[in-house]
Amino acid sequence: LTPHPVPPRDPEPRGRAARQTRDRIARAALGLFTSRGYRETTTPLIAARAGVAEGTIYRHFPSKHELLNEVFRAAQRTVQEPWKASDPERPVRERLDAVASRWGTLAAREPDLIRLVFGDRYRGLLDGRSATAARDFENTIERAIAAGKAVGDIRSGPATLWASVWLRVIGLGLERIAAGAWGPDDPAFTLLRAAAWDAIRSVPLPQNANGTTINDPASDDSASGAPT
Amino acid sequence: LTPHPVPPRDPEPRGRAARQTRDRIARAALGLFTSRGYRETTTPLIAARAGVAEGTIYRHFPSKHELLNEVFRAAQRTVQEPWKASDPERPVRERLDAVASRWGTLAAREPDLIRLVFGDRYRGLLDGRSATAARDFENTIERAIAAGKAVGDIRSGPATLWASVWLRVIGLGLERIAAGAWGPDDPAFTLLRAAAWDAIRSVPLPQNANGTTINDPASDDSASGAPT
Amino acid sequence: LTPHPVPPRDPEPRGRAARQTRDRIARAALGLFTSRGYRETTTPLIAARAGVAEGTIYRHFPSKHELLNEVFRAAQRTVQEPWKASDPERPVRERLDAVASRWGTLAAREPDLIRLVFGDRYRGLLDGRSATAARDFENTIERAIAAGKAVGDIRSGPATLWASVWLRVIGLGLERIAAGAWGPDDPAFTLLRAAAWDAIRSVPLPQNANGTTINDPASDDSASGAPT
Amino acid sequence: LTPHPVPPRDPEPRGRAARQTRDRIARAALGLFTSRGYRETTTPLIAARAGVAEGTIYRHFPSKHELLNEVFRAAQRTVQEPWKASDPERPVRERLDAVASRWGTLAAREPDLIRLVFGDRYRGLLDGRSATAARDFENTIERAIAAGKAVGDIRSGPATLWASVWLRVIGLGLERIAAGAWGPDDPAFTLLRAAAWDAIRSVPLPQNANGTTINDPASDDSASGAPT
DNA sequence: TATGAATGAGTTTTCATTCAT
DNA sequence: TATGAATGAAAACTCATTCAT
Repeated sequence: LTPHPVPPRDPEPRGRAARQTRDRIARAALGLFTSRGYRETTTPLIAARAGVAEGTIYRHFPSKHELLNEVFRAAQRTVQEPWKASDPERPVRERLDAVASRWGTLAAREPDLIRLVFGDRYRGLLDGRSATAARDFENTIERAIAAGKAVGDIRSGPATLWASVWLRVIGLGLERIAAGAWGPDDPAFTLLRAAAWDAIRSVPLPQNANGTTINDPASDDSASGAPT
Repeated sequence: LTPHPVPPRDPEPRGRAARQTRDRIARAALGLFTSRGYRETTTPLIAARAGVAEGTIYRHFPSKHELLNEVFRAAQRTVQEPWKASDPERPVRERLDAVASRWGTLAAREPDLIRLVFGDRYRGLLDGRSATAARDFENTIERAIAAGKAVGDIRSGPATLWASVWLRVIGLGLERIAAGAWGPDDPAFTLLRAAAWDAIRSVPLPQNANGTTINDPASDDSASGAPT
Repeated sequence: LTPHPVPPRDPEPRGRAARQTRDRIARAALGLFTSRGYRETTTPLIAARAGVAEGTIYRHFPSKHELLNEVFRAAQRTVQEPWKASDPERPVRERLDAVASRWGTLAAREPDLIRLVFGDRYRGLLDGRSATAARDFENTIERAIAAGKAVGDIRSGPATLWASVWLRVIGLGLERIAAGAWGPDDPAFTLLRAAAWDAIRSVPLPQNANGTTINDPASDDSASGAPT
Repeated sequence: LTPHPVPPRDPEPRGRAARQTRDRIARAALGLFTSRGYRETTTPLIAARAGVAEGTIYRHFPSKHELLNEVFRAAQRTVQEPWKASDPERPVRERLDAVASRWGTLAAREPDLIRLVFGDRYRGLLDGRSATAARDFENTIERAIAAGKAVGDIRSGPATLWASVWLRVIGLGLERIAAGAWGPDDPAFTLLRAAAWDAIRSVPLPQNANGTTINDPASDDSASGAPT
């Protein structure tokens, strides 16, 4: 009946100029969402900051909600990279610490991106795809922690819980860096990473008379931040 | 600036019935804010849940925004009580753990209240007074932690940071309890409290040959959650 | 969980003043829909004509679309009245003519109402309830025509078709009256009613020499409108 | 008024390829207007269905509104052809019936075209030229009917009215054919044409005792549809 | 001649707040 | 003191039209 197959309703712009515009909108939205919040960020505001007309937003994103989600997923992908780049052969502690360190650098360079991914307040606004992406990533970390637990590096208790704890504590530092309160190499961040690890690592049990500990052979004390 | 105090435009209701109405509105708002979020909670919704007319809200609160803040400060006060009730003479660790435990009970009884105080998402909506109240409370805990640090119980590094870390980790557990995922006495919550403490406590340094540790005389291993 | 059962989201206004406002909006909408069409009638236009603020429309009707449908159903009910009031014992022809005559009067008094019900252009905009209401009414007339056919008053062929034909022809006259081109008792309307009947009545077959007709014993010639 | 003709701002494309493009756009628009309605048909939709870019529409038509009108007038011309081709010497009844029959065929082949011309809903959107074209055509038919009336074939009353009546009734059948509910040679359409004629033809008056009728010598009984 | 990205005025709808009763 | 109808500014989104390429 339709001689030409009906193309997707709103074929997204393809050219280079178009992609630039799209990017400008995405960046503007990212900045506003993380500073004001989703609801408080209006489309006129995004358009103004991106330097485009309000209608232009809708040539590139089907809705404000989808805009948030696309921005989120892009940020999420960036955040995952350091983890993917880390060596799965190394002990958990080292992997976690290496990743956290790289995130610190990222937080200094792209604070909004970090805020979006580590901020809890957007959780309720994510669509299925985004939520799955977020959860998948947390699962990846969780699995590494579970493996660490299997070799006695991680405290007893659910690995899921320790993944959340570690992420929360690290997130705290990332926020400070993102806020400009800390530099990416701030000693406080190093301390914090140690604290995050101590929160989840297998605890040194009461010493036996002979000065050895049980069940925590890998007790990596050198990790524990510089004393005083 | 105004020599004569500005006469209140619309004196708030005083009678007992009035106070009940006010309370109903506050409770309705609390429940809705924490389940749907501030912006998603409309005044018609609050009025409906409180069983009053929309206009009535404005006889008790000057604005929706102020309503949020009053509800927040009330919740904040409730959350502070366990801390005030705790014995300042006891070591930090015990105080913190006792308070966290009481919060757990509170989270089971008044989940919304806990969500409001420990949820990050409301931060951007608080007015000066509320923000100050929140900060004051965090400072109180911070001072206790600083004191603990002075006696060697707490890890080196800024006490402010450790206060935040501890609150964040505990907050994670409170959210689970508030969500009904854990009971107030759930063993996982006990584990979590231990982890929160381990994140901020003075770390057990490498043992000497004779099995003693340096700089952490109070190392109370009993805190370290149940081993597998 | 909810102490007070959540009432319907937007309890429609109840008081007398409220009903008047609602009526003003409905009348304004009716007039605009029938003169400009649905899409061309904007909510600011309706509000202006009704003398209310735009937001007020939405306290009385959930949406513009629902407004159209409520207005339609009300009009539809009014149009049905003459039919219900007509005597089912009388022959079809008389019933139809009586109803058409009453509609003529109605068209002079409430032209917009007639336009809405008899205008085809709204069909695509009606929701299920309205469409059903419209169809039910047409069915009622159709059944009467089918009965007329059973006694030989109506032309052979599907009764549905003749109902549509009759309504269309009568609708033509109603539109002229609604437009003010004819008065309700205009002789042209009488002619038209006769024509509408002749379109559907059982036709007088070719007379034999002896003045009888074939196959159409019930040929009621007296029905055939005023000559000349 | 303008001594020198206003130079066309943007001369319409002339080449053969251009004409093809123009045609594709017109056909796409016709199909969409009649299925979705004018307002519901967006220019992106038309462009997509025509397989051209949005901007291209404006190289061939000055505006969407003008596009509708040009499409309408073209359709109107096509609809007029059968009438022009009919023999003005034949009696009205035969001409009308022949034309209606040809329209039936057209409705089966080009349903959208028929819908556009016979559908009432576009009336309000036509510009002066289109309205005049439509009226001119109706006048043509009206004149033929007036002539028929002069020779006693048509019922007393304004010829204008009978032209409208006849067109409306025939239109009903054309819509059914266009909708695919009837084939172009459906017996129901034959019945309907007879009904349309009976609505406007000079009525057989009550017979005298001797079996003759008054004032309707040309009573064309053969028109009266097939009995049951 | 055709493209398609950009525009901005206009659309429907929401909702915190006011105020006469 | 409580009500609830009315308000109007602002929100998200649409789409006919323009114009540089």
